[in-house]
Amino acid sequence: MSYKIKSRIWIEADNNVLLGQGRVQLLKAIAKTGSLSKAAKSLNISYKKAWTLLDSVNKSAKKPVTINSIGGKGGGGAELTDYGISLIRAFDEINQNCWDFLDKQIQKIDSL
Amino acid sequence: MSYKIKSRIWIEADNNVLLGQGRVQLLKAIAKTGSLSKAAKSLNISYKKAWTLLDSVNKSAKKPVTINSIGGKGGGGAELTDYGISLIRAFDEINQNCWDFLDKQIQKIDSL
DNA sequence: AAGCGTTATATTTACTAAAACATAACGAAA
DNA sequence: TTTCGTTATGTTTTAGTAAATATAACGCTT
Repeated sequence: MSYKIKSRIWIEADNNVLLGQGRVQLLKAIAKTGSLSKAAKSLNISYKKAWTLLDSVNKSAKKPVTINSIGGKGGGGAELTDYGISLIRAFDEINQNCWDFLDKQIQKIDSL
Repeated sequence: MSYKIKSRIWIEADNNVLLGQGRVQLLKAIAKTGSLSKAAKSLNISYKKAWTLLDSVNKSAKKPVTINSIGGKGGGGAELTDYGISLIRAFDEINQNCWDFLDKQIQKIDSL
């Protein structure tokens, strides 16, 4: 069996992590469910962990990534901003490009 | 301040990690010092951790990456095989290429 | 044969990160 | 004004990982 190359990418802003695999996954779940608590449930992570992640994302980003509301109809909720939607799309694209790039590079090792 | 993109790559063989950042660093230290214990000291990690890492590397690789000897002149030691030397060179090269590639991709996010 | 600095490995201890638990605040709706 | 499902936090407990400690085996050198 031949070697496989794997990678993780993430984006930082001022030495703080802005986006990584897990954060993107969380944002997608928020977009799908309309709330942070439902997103957390769907990913089988605790609400607190999800909240900490999302808080970190919004604190690191140049512009808000989500708009969160407390109370009111349905108790509140969270939704992505246009900026947030653009960010996750760009992240996914770069990530896929990186994988494709690395798959080409791995032959340097297979041929050793 | 603009966003920065970061990455970690690693190589797997049959679902086991063969090489990553830490393992390459360890192999380089072995090459420099001629022994696993000195390599561990130079990296400020325990001998056991270093040994476990190296053992995993050699078990995952198709061919031996180091030759270890016990006893004898100097007590023994460890040195890289030609294959091991080739592996870390290829890893470094692919890693650097990946960084360069990603630095070009990041502008997709800066322009959002 | 004794000493030395290694590799090799098991066992115990400490630390850190994750999970679990608990609770307050909010605002629309009934 | 009570209820409801959220967001927002603090505190405690658990678990998993890393470190520390201990010991055996090895083979050249003296």
